[in-house]
Formats: sequence, structure tokens, C-alpha cells
Amino acid sequence: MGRSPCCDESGLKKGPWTPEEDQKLVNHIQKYGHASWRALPKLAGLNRCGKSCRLRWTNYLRPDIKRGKFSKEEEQTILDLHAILGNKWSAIASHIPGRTDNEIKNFWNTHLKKKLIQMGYDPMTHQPRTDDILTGLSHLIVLANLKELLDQHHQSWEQSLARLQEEAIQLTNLQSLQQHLVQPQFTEADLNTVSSMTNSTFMMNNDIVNVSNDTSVSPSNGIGTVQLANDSTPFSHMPELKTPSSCSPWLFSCSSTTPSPSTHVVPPVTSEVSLTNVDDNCTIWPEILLEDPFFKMIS
DNA sequence: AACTTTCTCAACCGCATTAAT
DNA sequence: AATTAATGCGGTTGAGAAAGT
Repeated sequence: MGRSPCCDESGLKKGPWTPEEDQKLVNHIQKYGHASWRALPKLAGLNRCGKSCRLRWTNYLRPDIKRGKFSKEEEQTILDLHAILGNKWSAIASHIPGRTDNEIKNFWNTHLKKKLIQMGYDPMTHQPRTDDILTGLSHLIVLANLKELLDQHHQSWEQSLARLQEEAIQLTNLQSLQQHLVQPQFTEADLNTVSSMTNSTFMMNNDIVNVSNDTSVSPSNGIGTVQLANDSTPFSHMPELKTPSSCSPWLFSCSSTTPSPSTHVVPPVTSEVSLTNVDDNCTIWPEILLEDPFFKMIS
């Protein structure tokens, strides 16, 4: 497709609009409408490109625009819609009267995204962030072992390292178990196998399944490959919003008796992280531990 | 009070899609 | 059917404001 960018034309003004320019644009649109944005600037006496005029009108000057802070209801609606539509700002804006896609996008990027992250949710998938849980686990393990090192200084460094490695192996197994829990074909035998490997006791409940349902695992040839889900449109197969606001991400994590809608969806995968295999003598440490600054300090 | 850092949001850029020829 | 023009959309930027030191 060949198309000359309208804003490349030299001499056209860019940057913030002045009140005079705003007035010219509003006056022209009120009189003649905006049949052709391309032709509008000349007709309205503006030294701007049509694209800039359209943006100024749709994002700022349109009379039906609601300005000011977002209400709690609007905030919740955006969260709900984003969980279903992803970054389809225009589609989200069409469900919130008076708000523009640009405004919603800005509000999402500056407020809601941070809020979700702070609450431990992945802002793209609206699922709990398992990497945070595992990072926390690794910190606990490292701290516990360091304390042990200090308390029992008579033990040799090599012995302590061996125990740390043992803990790391268990952490890896924990990760494997979490991935297994996502698989629909997951069996009790699998659970028993992993559980015996880690010498740990696990509670099999819906909460764990919900926590881990944004990842999938495909172990093969001694190396387990965890594929992290970060697709931006987890429900993109749904053409329009048809669910009530009860599908908010906050609610996803609250109910352990009724499975959340998202548990039926395995989003596409785009990135990979290799894990050490539990049967491979575990000479390689999990990256999560190796990259830990605390671990680097003591190593 | 002065300076630095962080936050906010209007506006821009470039690609995708749609419409017209 | 192919090409061109117009529009729509989402990601990103940067200037000004606010907050922190």
C-alpha cells in the first residue's frame, strides 16, 4: 500500500493547540461538519494536518466529552472490559460514554496498570503473577539458608552449598508442580510423583489452579520448558462484551468454589524460560536463584 | 528556596484497515 | 484486481505540573 503521511508536509504546525486554533476548528465543524479531515484544515483556516485536527476534535473539543477524574464505576468497567478485550482502547471507550480511547489508555497506563501490579496481578492477563510468588519463595529460601550458615558456622561451606542446592531443586520441583496443575490431563499420579520428589505436602484446591493457570509446560527430553503467557488479548475471540461486571480480576482470585471464566482459557504463548530438570542431577541452579543479588552477595 | 525526580496527559508517529478509483 | 487516499487505532513521547529531597 502506498500512502503519503499527511503530517510530513512541511510548514504545518505541530504541538499544543492554541485557544484560537481550537475556536477555528470548533466553529468550522459546527458549521460544516467534518466530512473530510484532509480538506478541513484549509477550509477552516488552520495550518495543521487533517490528522492533527481529527485528534484534537475527538480527544478534546468534542462537546460530549466528559472531563475530570474517573469514577469508581468507570474504573471497574475499564478493568472488566480490559480483562475481556485487552488493549482495545477504542472498543473499551465505546462502552464508556464521554470518555475517549486516548483518555482511557492514559488512565490505564498511569493508574490501573500499577494498581494491578501492586496487587500481584499481571496487568495483561489479569491473572495472579506466579513469578512474584516464586521470587518471594526464592528469597525466603536464600534468607533461611544464610541464617543457617551464620548459626552453624562450624559446618563447611561445601556442605551448606549442597543444602542450598537441595532447596533450589525443591523450588524447581515446586515450579514444575505448578505447571502440571494447569494441564487438563493432570492426574493424581503426577501429583504424587512431584510431591514425593520434593518431600513436600501440597493442598490441591482451586486457588492453586487459579494461581497457575497463565502458564503451560511442555516437558521433553529432560528439559522442562515453561512458556509464559503474555498475550495482550486473552479474550480476543470474544467479539463483544457480553458478560456482567462480575468478571473483574479481583473476583477471579476470591472464589475457590466456582471456577473463574479465565480458567478455561490458555492464552497463546510467546516467550520461553528453560528449567532445570529434576532428574538431571541438578547441577544447574535455577536462574531465579542465580540472579538473586542476595545470592550473588553470599556466593 | 532550589534542584531533582516522578507523574500526567495531550499530541505525535507509524502501521493497519477501509474506501474510492 | 491493483493502486492510492483517507481514516482509525495503539504505542510512544515529551513538556509541564506536582511531589520529594
